[in-house]
Amino acid sequence: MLVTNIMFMGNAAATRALLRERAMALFLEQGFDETTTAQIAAAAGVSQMTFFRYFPTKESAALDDPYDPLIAGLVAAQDPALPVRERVRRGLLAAWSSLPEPEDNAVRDRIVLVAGHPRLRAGVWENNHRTEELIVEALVQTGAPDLEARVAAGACLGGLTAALFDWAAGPDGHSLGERLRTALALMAPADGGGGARQ
Amino acid sequence: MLVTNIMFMGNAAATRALLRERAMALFLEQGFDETTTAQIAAAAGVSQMTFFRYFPTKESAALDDPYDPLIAGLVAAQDPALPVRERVRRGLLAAWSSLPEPEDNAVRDRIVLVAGHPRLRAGVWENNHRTEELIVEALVQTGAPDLEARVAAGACLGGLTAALFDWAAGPDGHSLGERLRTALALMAPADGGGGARQ
DNA sequence: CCAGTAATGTTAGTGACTAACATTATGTTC
DNA sequence: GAACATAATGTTAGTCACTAACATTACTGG
Repeated sequence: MLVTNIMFMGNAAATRALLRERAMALFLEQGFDETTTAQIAAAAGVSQMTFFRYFPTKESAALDDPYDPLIAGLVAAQDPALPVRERVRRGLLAAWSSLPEPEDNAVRDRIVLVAGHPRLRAGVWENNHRTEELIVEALVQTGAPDLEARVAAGACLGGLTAALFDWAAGPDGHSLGERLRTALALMAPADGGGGARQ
Repeated sequence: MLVTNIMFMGNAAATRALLRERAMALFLEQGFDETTTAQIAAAAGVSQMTFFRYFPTKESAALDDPYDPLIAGLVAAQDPALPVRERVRRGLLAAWSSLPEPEDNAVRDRIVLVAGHPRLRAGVWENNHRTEELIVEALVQTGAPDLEARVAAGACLGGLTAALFDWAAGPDGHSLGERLRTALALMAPADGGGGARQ
């Protein structure tokens, strides 16, 4: 073995994690466009080909959102008597609440990076599209009309993503969790938009 | 001149239009990924370099949404006394209503193509992002809170885009205009989601 | 120790996109 | 109508993301 890894774990998961870590470090240090996949591979001590075995695209090394099934499940768990959009809203709220609030800088750095680059933003939106599909599926199974479910999911995810990117653009003292909860509150059905909620 | 164009217009706008037309034809005929920029250029009788002079990316030849200023203007024109989200909703409704209903197949073909390809969808979302910026700008200038404006814009555009892609996925006898109006109606503040509006 | 499989490497290629520079068309001015 | 500026296009060479086919090394169980 040419390179004995510092943290000795020869399995694939470790290589993947190492690649992601080095990729993020390089992205943050010198920018996404200025970082080549060859550099990332070299920084991880593997060949370029190995990078593409673990990540289908360069962007995917900066993106991961494995929350889709969780969200869909929590949307499905909402009271079917509620209006469709409200079910989506509460499902997203529950999904966020069920996760630990990540206060470390790594999460923030990643969101700032992603929010600031078109191709990375596109990745988030594509992810949202998958989430939307799952939410719609969950809602339609409980009898919701297809279009209504889709519009509700699209609107809630759109509002939430806007708040996420806004948070990345400039800190205003609020945590990410507070920001997203506020955004979801703004989308409550009774809330005509008066913005009374604070 | 080596090639005398069939439709004799030597200016740049004509070349651009011709490139876009040939690109769309090829995309629809053999798929977006299967079409190379060299093919498009050849089909238009120009060099590959000329293609990139008029379109920064291959995707951009399939996308054009010049409605941003119109939308922002119509959002700004709404009654400032209305809730923020309602102003966005009505602005979008007005923007759509002010356009002629395009019933020709070319529009539908283009939307179906775009809705069916991740990279093209990403282009639409990126476009939405620009639109969102303009809407937020318009709203903030009338005193709306930044986050509320952003969430309202993101939510309305998200719901509208979901309806657009849904329309492309399968026709249900309704026109695009009807579909989008229905989607916007579903996002009305008073509408809890009962879907009573038809 | 040997076989099978997991993980990685190498090489060669395609295709989007860029940069630098050369060339042709067009319209204007004298 | 010849000189000239400018708009439009072409050529060449290159970078980089990503793929396919195939070879090679490490690890694991019998």
